[in-house]
Amino acid sequence: MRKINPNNFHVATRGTSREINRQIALNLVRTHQPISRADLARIMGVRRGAVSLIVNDLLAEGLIFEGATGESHRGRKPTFLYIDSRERCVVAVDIRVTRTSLMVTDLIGRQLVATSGFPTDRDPKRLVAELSKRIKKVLSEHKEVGECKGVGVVVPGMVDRATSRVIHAPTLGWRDVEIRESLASATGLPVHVENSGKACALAQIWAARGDAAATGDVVFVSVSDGIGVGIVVNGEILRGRHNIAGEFGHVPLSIDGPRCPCGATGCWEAYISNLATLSRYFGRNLREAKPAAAEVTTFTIEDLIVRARAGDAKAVAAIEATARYLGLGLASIVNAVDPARIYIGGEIIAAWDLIEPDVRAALAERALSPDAAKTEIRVVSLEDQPRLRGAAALVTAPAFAAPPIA
Amino acid sequence: MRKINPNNFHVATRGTSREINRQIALNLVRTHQPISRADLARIMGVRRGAVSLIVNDLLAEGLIFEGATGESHRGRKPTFLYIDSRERCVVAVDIRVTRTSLMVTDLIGRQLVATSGFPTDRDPKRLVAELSKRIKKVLSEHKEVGECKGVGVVVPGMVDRATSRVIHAPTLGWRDVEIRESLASATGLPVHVENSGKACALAQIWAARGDAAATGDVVFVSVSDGIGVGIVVNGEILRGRHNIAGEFGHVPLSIDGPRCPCGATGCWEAYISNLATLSRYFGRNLREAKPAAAEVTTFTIEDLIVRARAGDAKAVAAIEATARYLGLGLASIVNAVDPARIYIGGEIIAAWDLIEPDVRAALAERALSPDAAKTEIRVVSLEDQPRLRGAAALVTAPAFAAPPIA
DNA sequence: TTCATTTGTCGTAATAAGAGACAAAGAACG
DNA sequence: CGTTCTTTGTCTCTTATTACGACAAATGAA
Repeated sequence: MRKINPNNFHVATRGTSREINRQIALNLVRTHQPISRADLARIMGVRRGAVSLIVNDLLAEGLIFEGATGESHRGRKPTFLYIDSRERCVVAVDIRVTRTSLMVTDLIGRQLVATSGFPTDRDPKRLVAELSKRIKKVLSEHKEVGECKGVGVVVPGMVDRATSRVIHAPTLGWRDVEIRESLASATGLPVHVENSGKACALAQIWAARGDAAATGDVVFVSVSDGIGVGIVVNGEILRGRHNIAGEFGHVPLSIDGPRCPCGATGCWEAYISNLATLSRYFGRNLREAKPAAAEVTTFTIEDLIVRARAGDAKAVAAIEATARYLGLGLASIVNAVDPARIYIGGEIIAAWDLIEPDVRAALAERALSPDAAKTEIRVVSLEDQPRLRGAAALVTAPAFAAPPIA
Repeated sequence: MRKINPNNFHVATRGTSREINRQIALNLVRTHQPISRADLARIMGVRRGAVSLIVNDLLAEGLIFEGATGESHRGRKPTFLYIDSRERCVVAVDIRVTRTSLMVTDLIGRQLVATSGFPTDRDPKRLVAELSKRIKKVLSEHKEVGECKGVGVVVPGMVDRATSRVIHAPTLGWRDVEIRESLASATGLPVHVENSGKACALAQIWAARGDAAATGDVVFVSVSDGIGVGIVVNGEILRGRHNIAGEFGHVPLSIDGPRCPCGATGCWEAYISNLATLSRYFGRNLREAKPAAAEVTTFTIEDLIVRARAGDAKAVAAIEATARYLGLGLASIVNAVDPARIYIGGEIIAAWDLIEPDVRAALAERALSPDAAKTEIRVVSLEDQPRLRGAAALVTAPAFAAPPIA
């Protein structure tokens, strides 16, 4: 039951119904391809004639194409329709603290070229220069991917919706940094910039096929250097007034808790970020500028998990503590948003088999109802590259979005 | 940019555009009445002819009516249109721990009969019996209000969306209580039941006229016996999977903090509920079953505020502490949801002039960006009866809601 | 070969928006 | 007092799109 905003509404014009049905058909081709006109008509519950008109439009625009004729046990064989991803591609970019990754996908997010990467230069100008060089290189070396329709860039920080400037990316040390314009002019391509948590959530809802829960209210929690959270409400990313909604990483577990890079104390992030877990293992605060043993500076979460699996009691304890805090924070998300499903990504989930019971127990401890405590949790492994898939979705998703109505 | 759910979409039919424009016109009549057909056409950006067709439909259905002809400086005088609230009304019911209130409004939420109330009987059966008696009485004693179109009931607890059963209302001690069916059959009227926080939020977005920010992303925080929070995203109440979204009252400030009635520890509610503030003043936990002085049991927040204004240092300290915790919790809401505006209601806001600086300072302390720290906060006084207006909106709002599209 | 079935297209009807003409009502003005 | 101009609300015609049914083409089964 949505209220119509009397100050900003969209009157239906002659073409509105068509536009709605066009987008529905396009989405169904995307999720059901290969699919025939007749099947589309059946799924949509409209006449084949109506579908034919829409399909002809989509064909004329080059959004879909007719492929092979399908098999049928009797009667005329159907001609299959597909999203037209031939000769066109998208470049996805993931900027992280230490490394920037790059992937080329087709228009429905399927990877076309092996992921590559390079060390992140924290100077924005140099980073953009390096990035545009790499983008041009990969596109010229792989002519077969066709025309690039745009670049999606994911950053670990807040992004202004109107200008796409990076307002604040703590781990990179960026404040009010401009990258969209410069990357766009350097590459000559349209560029979209988005926060990594939101992009990960985007990747999940656009990846979902035939999964009803995956399109409704969903939350993605990325546990890494920082905590990125993307919230989806009614199939739409929750942005809020300043496009910074979803920062559950800085909702406190204890306001008297450990200091967080954001400046506050006791943020969830300060308990479960990779650095926090490692600090727990080494028994001191790794953020403080004390001289640390070489082991400490190069030691990663993956190493910690290896030790835990090998029976290192201190490693197990550190991971279990993180598991508990992870669950307690998830309880806040469950109580506040009550999503149908929570996705969790990040290095720590390589140890999901070890931590799941503790996470669920902690979640149940604070969840307000038994049903809420049973909220589905799905692990997204690093190999699924949710950030890069989200970056690609920044470019590909708008063509499939619902038109703004009423 | 909303994703179309491929498993649950709404194909546009011949009548869809009409339905959309009909709802827009109806909403504009509601927010702009009195208004002429010509003005409607101007606001909607369509021809007067199209508006006339829609208006004729709405007239035929009795949703609007033609009133007096208006004045114009030159040219033909317009005939004004109004929402037709003649001879029809809505009963709004607010069930709280100690008292149940009852109000009669017209179809756009304007109060028709003085609010009445009675002590809440915590036995659901007896409460429903008393309530239906009162509803029948007020409707028969005020024949002028016309036909009752429905009853909206607001409860301080979680409500199941499908069955309208009250899953859990801690302060009332209710678990899985049925009241909609029994009240509906006792009164012969349609009954809607909703959580009080959500209803308060609903009241704000439906009360708003000509205020763009009030229809977007908005949060209502009600500070009372418990903390009720209602979140509005895109003009729609955020419900989540189990209709329990918005329970920020049980997001922790400190997981090691005071025990909360919900069973967990350190919930926001445990810091800023009226009982928490009073406990702070009396220097002990009022929830514990220790024998308390008569003064303690009858002492209210209003009394505390009086003492604070009179210069009682302990009272000032108790209120200021609550102010700080209130602001810290608001920061969680701001970081998680980033609303355009936060409404605050409850007894404590009678001292808003005393606490606002502390609230804002605490909010700024944890807000992630300067803009977020400046999030607009509006106080809603008890006299505005947000709960009851929300209860009325439960019945009146559906007629004005946007049709489900795509 | 015949028949049933399925696909995709075509033609007609129904519905609603887009555009503009027009009558009615009334103020301004000579 | 009559003329002119403006504004409102209705009406007609056109165009676009869905709704419905018929039909040809394709194809396997009897």
